[in-house]
Amino acid sequence: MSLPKPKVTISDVARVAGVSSSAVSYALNDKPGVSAATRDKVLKVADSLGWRPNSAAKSLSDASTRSIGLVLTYDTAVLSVETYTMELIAGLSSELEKEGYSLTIRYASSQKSEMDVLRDWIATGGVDGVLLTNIELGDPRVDLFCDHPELPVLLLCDSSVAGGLPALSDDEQSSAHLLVDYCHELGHQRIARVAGPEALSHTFIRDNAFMEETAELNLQYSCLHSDYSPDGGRRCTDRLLSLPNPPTAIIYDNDIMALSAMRMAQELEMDIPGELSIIAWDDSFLCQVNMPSITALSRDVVGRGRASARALLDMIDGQTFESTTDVTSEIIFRDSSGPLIA
Amino acid sequence: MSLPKPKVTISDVARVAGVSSSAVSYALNDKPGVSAATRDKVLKVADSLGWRPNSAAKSLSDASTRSIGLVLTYDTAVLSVETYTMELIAGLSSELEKEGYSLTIRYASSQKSEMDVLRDWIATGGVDGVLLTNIELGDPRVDLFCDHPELPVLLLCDSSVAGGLPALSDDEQSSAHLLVDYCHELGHQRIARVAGPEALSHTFIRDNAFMEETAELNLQYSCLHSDYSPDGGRRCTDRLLSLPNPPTAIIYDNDIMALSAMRMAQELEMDIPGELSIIAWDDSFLCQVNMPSITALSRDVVGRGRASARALLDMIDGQTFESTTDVTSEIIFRDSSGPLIA
DNA sequence: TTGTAGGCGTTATCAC
DNA sequence: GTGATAACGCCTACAA
Repeated sequence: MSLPKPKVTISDVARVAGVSSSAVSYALNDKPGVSAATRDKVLKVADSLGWRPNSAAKSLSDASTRSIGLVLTYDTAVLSVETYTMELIAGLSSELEKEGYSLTIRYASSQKSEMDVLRDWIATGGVDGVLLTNIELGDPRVDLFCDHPELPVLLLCDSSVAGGLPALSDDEQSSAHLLVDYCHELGHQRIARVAGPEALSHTFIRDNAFMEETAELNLQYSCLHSDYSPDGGRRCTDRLLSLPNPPTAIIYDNDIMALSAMRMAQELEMDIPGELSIIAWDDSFLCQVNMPSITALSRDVVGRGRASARALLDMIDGQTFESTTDVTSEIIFRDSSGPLIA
Repeated sequence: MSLPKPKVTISDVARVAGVSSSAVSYALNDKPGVSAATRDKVLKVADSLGWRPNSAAKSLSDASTRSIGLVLTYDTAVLSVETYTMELIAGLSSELEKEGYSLTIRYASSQKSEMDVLRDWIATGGVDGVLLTNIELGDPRVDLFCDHPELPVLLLCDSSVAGGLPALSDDEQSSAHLLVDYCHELGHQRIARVAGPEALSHTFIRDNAFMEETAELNLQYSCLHSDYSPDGGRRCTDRLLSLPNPPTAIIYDNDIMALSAMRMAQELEMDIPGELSIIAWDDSFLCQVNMPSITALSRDVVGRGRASARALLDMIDGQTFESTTDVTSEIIFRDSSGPLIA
């Protein structure tokens, strides 16, 4: 139980080593301008004194914080059931760790307060880069960052809505086609979709892709928008099943809604998948472990987080980033989907 | 699309307002030493120029970062299924937001690298406070912070293992008793528990509490330790059910293991809860939505996160924190538990 | 009430 | 190769 140690600074090291503070700085940063002997001595002294760079001083001096920012906007209840954000954080932080970067998280309860946080980061250099998710159509954050190219930003959204900003896209297009084609191959003629909020850009992208592909294949297609919640999923499923000619396959924009639909179907004693195929966009432990297990489109969200961090680090490093599209989505075939049993 | 604005500093404000920089500082921080007229002018100018305090400079000057630190240690796969960490983060960040604090997250892939991060925070003041979770018996982090009282820390663990450091405890003791008593009331004579890793301090606390209470009530009790994973849960369940006199009620230390046990029981076509009661320690959407739904001990993890943030903020503010114990746990009675049907 | 000066710890630019 | 010195932006004695 030693005493609270006073912080040891570069000038302490300089004094003990008997050299100037600039010599110490050079030695510590492995830069030329210092002899090998001096460097060795400095390193030894720094180590014995337990010197660590002071991040605030470094930030002030070189205007970098060695951290990237993420704003959490969903309310706390949604964050608890959705694993997406946690996976993203896990991927981000694990990649950042390799460079000694940290992830700075801020919670914002409204769009306005999120904008405040972002403006603050831009104005003060509170972070070296920012990751933006859940981009909406006409999202003010896009305009904000278009106006401030000095702060690296990466959007997780389709490049068509990124306003020219760097974006890491999912190939929602092909994924939608993949799912529609799969239903078609199973022989389904009437398929439906319970989508996420209409304001979200990826919902919009998916909407278009589904309409396109179903038209192409001459399938009957209906789509209802909901809010990713269990209740929302139920309500939409109820409406769809009440149609005169109900769909025989329903695709849900998240696992939660798919699961609640599954519950409902079981309560109605429907045969899954004999009477109805249920498919989730976004795989999770939930889909895997449910009985019957739920067919799902799987994306590597953790990997996406890693790639995002990598891209941001590169941009901070001065490299220009070209928007890319992930094509790793695949359907995990499980028990909730199959051909109709007439 | 304006030009990248140069950062506006306090001296810019001073120049435009025609006063000294210290006057600006006083005015901006609402401190005495400046006339009302000057203050008004300064505030107006600062606002029109869009001045924001530079966090690095402020940190350097007053040795505070307005952020608290959290190290993520589980591997990314576990973080994806467990909602505990996400709930904690949601609670923490939402409470911190009220004071304009941010949450600094670091990922550490080993205990050694976690210690490095913590030592770094201590040595450089990279954060104003630290939250420690998943405390183990003889955890080196406890010793580290005992040696460094200068950095506020809060442990989420039983105060008996906190080494005198501030701790926010769950009342594991009463929770364990609650669960055992419940099983007893249902008429179960042989109960078992599939616990988490033995090294974790809260596992240890629970182990003792269970042994105590089951002895008290003269119940047969067996306990196996596992790793919170689906596979681990299965293996332990299998072993328990293979005993000559298998338990008729099993309590699992997390929802994941309880769920995998449920799957297994269903595959064996066991009657749940007629032949076996399954209970989870830690509620989640999983427990709620499963069929049959799973009886679970529910804790308010988001609230715990909030309380942690509040406590840390108070400590940073100089207040002394007395360790407290949460007593909000309650059993959510669902379909997976009930009396034996002989 | 106001302005000046020095410090926080680091990096970078100069002379030497 | 080395060591002063200024700069980063803010805060706070202290002096005017």
